[in-house]
Amino acid sequence: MRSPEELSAAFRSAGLKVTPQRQLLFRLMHNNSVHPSADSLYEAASAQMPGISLRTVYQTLTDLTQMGELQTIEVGSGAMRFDPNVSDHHHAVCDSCGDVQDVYVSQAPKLRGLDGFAVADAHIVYRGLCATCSELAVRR
Amino acid sequence: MRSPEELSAAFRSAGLKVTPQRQLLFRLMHNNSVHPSADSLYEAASAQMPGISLRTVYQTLTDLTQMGELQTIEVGSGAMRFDPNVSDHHHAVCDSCGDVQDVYVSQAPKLRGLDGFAVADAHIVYRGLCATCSELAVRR
DNA sequence: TGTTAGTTAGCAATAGTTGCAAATTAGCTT
DNA sequence: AAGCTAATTTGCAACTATTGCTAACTAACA
Repeated sequence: MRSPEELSAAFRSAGLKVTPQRQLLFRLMHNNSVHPSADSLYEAASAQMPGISLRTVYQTLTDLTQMGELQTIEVGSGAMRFDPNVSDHHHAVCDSCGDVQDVYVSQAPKLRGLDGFAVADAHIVYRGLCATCSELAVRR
Repeated sequence: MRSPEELSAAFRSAGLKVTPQRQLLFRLMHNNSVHPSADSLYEAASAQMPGISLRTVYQTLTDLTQMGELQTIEVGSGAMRFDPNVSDHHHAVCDSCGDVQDVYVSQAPKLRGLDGFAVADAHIVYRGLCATCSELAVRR
């Protein structure tokens, strides 16, 4: 996802308004690597702008996603997660703390079993224990 | 997932009852390759047993999953999908018709970017067009 | 046939998300 | 500097998927 400044310019030149709510969300998502849900982003936003609505957070996340500035991922936590890293990558989800981190895969795996299926995209979700949680497990 | 007969025996020897509802669901899920949602399975079940409740369908699917007879997958359709194929495999989802098919991957892809993350499991979701839908796209 | 622990059905409740309409406002115009 | 207007925000209702609760029911055993 681009910087708040670049996004503001992009919004304006698309005839969209740059509201304080949007600016805040641009800032909160920029370089955000925690893969927040709409709700957790809403909490972070509320801390800085009491009264901002959850509806606006959803709306802005949807807009940014449609503009290709965000990627959405489902990690089985119930809620959709948003990722400002739109490069080609995958995710590792900790089964203990729920933490999600970006993962890069050296080569796309070969396939068997799909005759004629035209693959447009592949997304891998790794599950296991993150470094911190597996440390804790060992010390027990 | 094992055959309805084997499951009936397994349920009984675990002190669980083999009800007509469960038997029907065993039959409907056995060798089922469409990856149904709870709701679509409920519709199929209702056709053969009017009055069966959605709650029972959910309950039985949860039970079978906990017993390791079913695998659950999320393909972004909103609802959880259930898969009686519990072997190590992945899924291909058609972006046009929503069809889900099983896919086998020759070797697990190499990773970069996770220091100390202990991978327990990896699941790949391929997206694109299934054979039927890409045929239709070509003819247009 | 009776007993009882396990099961079902129905409905309420929950979480996540979206639809809608009224009130508000960014950004242009004058 | 004030007005205009289309875009935006908000609040709430509605909706989908799923789970919690419990009274009524029943499979399986004695």
